[in-house]
Amino acid sequence: MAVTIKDVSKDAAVSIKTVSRVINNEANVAEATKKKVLASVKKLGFKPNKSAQSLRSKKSYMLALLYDNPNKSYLADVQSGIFNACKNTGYNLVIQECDYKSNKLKTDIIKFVEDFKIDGLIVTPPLSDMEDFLKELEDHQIDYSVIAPSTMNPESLYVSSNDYEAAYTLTSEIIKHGHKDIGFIKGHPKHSASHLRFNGYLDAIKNHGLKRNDRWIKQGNFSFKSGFDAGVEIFHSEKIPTAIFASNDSMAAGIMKSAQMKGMQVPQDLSLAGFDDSPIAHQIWPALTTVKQPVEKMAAHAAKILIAKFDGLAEKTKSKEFKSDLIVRESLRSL
Amino acid sequence: MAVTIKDVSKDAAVSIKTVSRVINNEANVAEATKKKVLASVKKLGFKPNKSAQSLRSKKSYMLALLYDNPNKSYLADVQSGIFNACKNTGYNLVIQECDYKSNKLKTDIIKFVEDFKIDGLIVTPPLSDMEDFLKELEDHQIDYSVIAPSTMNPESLYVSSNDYEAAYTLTSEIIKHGHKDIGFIKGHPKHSASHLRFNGYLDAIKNHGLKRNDRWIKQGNFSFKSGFDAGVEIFHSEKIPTAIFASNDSMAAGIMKSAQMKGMQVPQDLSLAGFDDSPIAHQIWPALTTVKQPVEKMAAHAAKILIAKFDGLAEKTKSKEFKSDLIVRESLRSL
DNA sequence: CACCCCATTGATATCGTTGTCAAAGAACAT
DNA sequence: ATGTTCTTTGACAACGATATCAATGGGGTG
Repeated sequence: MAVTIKDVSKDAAVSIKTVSRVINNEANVAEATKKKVLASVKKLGFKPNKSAQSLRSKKSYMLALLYDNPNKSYLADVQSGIFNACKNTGYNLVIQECDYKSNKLKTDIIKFVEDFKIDGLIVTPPLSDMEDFLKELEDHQIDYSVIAPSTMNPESLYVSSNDYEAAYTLTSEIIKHGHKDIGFIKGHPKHSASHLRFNGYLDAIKNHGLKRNDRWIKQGNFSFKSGFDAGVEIFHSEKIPTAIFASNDSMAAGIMKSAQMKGMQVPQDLSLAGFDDSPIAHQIWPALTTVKQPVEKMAAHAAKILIAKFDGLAEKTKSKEFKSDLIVRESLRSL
Repeated sequence: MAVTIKDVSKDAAVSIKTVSRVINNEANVAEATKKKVLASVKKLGFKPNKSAQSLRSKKSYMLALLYDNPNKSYLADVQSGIFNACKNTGYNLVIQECDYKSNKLKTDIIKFVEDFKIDGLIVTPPLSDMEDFLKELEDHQIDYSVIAPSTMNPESLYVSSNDYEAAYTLTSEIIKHGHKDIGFIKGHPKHSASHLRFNGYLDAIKNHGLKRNDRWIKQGNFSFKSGFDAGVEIFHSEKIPTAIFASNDSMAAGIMKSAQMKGMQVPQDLSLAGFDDSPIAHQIWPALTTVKQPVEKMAAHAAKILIAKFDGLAEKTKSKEFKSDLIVRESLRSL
């Protein structure tokens, strides 16, 4: 039989309620008592029974990850980060796929949270950009933390990345390599990251005295195919850019495919850059110049701030912006 | 306040124990009573409280996925399949990364299962190939279900795929395209799938009257880099094969990279085939000829048979072999 | 008809925690 | 010394299910 709170209370010669106070970090426990109890806990190897805690306290100790994202690699990183953050906290994760276009989204999620008594949500793009959805959560007093929100409400819990600066830096790097004709493939219009990256690109172009050419700016949706299609369109015109910056790696790979099918060589005939440093970035030849976001760390932090809030430690762990790294690889050449 | 078993018992005018019997599918409940109770359950929208069930019955309703696999896409598919299978069963999934080389593996996992009161494990390669590990689980009476085990013990719960036949078929397809000099890159030696695929290749070669050439057979480990390295080695020799079959897509992509760096064109100078139909297979140009396994379905089934066992429905859901599909794409050309 | 058996049902204890509330004692003000 | 407040502690109920075990009643048997 496992060790229970009763065993600890006997060993420490206090009431079970006092043990409960100690393991829950409640106030008003004398320092000496606390020490004594912790010693017994350690000695007996006591671990609170989650089910009993959950039953009595009406908490499920469950977080849910909400996503509607076709990118497995991103999702895997996010999950992995959250699982790591959950380790040893007593919290656990369930994954919930959503359809951000569904008009039942709000009610479905609220029902889900209530049915499973989910303690808190971690929201990923593009759901993180739907302000009315987040508002709804707040109205129902559902705790959540957002990965890459479109607006950073200082009241709310979120982690963000410096998409704008990273895109600016990457574009500047391309320019430094001597390129003047630089195309751009936009990401999914519903993702705020798409706009941030696009604006970073535009501002870099402008600040370096280059001209914007809208025939080389295409709308994509983060998918390989949308990149491929954009490439086909661009390469169809008489004058083509010397470099293309795609808002993510999948689309960059798509462009590379369409370029190679046209008989063009990367980077000899065309330089390419992506974004995200997903596995494909270094599994194609030439490997993609890209930007690496610390997705796993970001996701871990998103979970941490949520858990910190539950544990009353909100002061110690706060919303945060993460920096991305520029990774220059063979797909970018100097003119 | 949520509906409890008490509310149902009042509504149906029976004792709470009888309601409990009905929702747990216990024997010896009169048909009429059962009907009455189910009607009340439905009417009130009753959902048993997991924590209370768990506390009293000492079950956690938690499955754990054990993995030690660097392939995010595979892992994502497996997870997704299991999550789907868990839906509406009351079971949930936690993910546990392991180190299959660790000598503490066995004790760590057993401690993990006991600490978290995990009801059952789902074991993926290469852990699924470690018979002593599985034996240890059995000794500790830990329920588990295996994805792609090396030996299919009819007593145990498993899902398998027809790796051997699929590799045989794919190799035959390459031969049908007129190739006689076909290289092979082996997978991770600890994965039984590696050997099955290799044997399928060997037998196809032999049965079609071709000669085995060991200089074109290289050991890999499923990673992109190992494929790349194997390619470098093979292309270093004076005579090179007209086609190479790599045990997975990542390695095939690696070979493609090394070929292209050598100035060779795929498929003009070299045909290529992979295995798994991972995202990279169609995100490179030319797209890879490969074999698609229903990984998600397999994982879902692995979860289903485990849950069926817990729910006493073992008869209805059994171990099963899944068939793979051959996918012919541009990387394979006729000679 | 008396008896026993088996299927069905229910009263109540129980799982291991936290919540409530009150008691005890220390600290401080009057 | 007395009253007041605050800190610390504990006794006991409660969370919502399942387990135990006994009660009930219908059907079969001799």
